[in-house]
Amino acid sequence: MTSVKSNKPTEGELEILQVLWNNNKASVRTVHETLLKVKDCGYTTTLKLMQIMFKKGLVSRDDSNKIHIYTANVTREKTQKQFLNKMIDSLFAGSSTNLVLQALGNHKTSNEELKKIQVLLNQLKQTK
Amino acid sequence: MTSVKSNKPTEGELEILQVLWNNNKASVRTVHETLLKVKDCGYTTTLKLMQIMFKKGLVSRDDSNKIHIYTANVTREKTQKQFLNKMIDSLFAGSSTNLVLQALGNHKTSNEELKKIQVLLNQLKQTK
DNA sequence: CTTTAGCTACGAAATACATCGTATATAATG
DNA sequence: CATTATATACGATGTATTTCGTAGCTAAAG
Repeated sequence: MTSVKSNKPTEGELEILQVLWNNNKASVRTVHETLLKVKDCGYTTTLKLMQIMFKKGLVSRDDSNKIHIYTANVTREKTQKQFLNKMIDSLFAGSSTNLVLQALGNHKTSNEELKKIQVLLNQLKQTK
Repeated sequence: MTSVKSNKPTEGELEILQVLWNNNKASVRTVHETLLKVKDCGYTTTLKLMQIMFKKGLVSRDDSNKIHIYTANVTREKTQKQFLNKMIDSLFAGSSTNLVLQALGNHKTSNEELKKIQVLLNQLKQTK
């Protein structure tokens, strides 16, 4: 039996994953520079975090050159699911519909987006 | 200008809020007993957590009797919004639609629920 | 070749959080 | 009245997370 831990990434790790997902791969420098637009911390902080993520297996890296290049080991989708499920459980009484309704209600959504949702909704109705 | 901190409740706090929301108000004993179904910890742990929440202003309490009765100071809806927004930001590239699509796609949703969503969707389309 | 700039490694401190043990007060029980 | 059960208060510990400073390596610039 293989150990199934699959720990959620932390806040800080999530911010870094975000950059890696957007760029496909990135150096510490790039990640740090990007994060600076959002938060404020030293370069070595970002570095350390990414090193920890590497040790955890959350990211891979190519260290054949001086500048190490990192890539995410988890997909955005898988992580989204992970957090969504957690959230549905702990905040929406287990009902994904509640979450959807709340999310739809909160934000103003463009016509384009409403269409996308309608399409998916139709598909779901089909399969019934 | 009033200080706008509004810190997110932690995991543990969320579990407690959940019970308070469901029961409207509750003693430490009740909260603890309920939590035991889900997690495993000592009574004083729950107590301490609730005391901290009180100090933070996350909950109120009636301590006129020996058994203190707690109530949530934040609504479920407000907290849901808080977490949803955070999540949309950090995991869904700012698009609530992405979140909705992902949430709908993951779980199997009953016909009843699909209808509810359809109703809201129609309303949103109307207001365009 | 020496200096400088940029990089990684790593220990250490600061912070946040969850957990528990012990002290103390008080109501209920016998 | 003494004992027991049940409350709250609170300090202390353990662990996770974040942050930073410093050391050491190497390539580029002078």
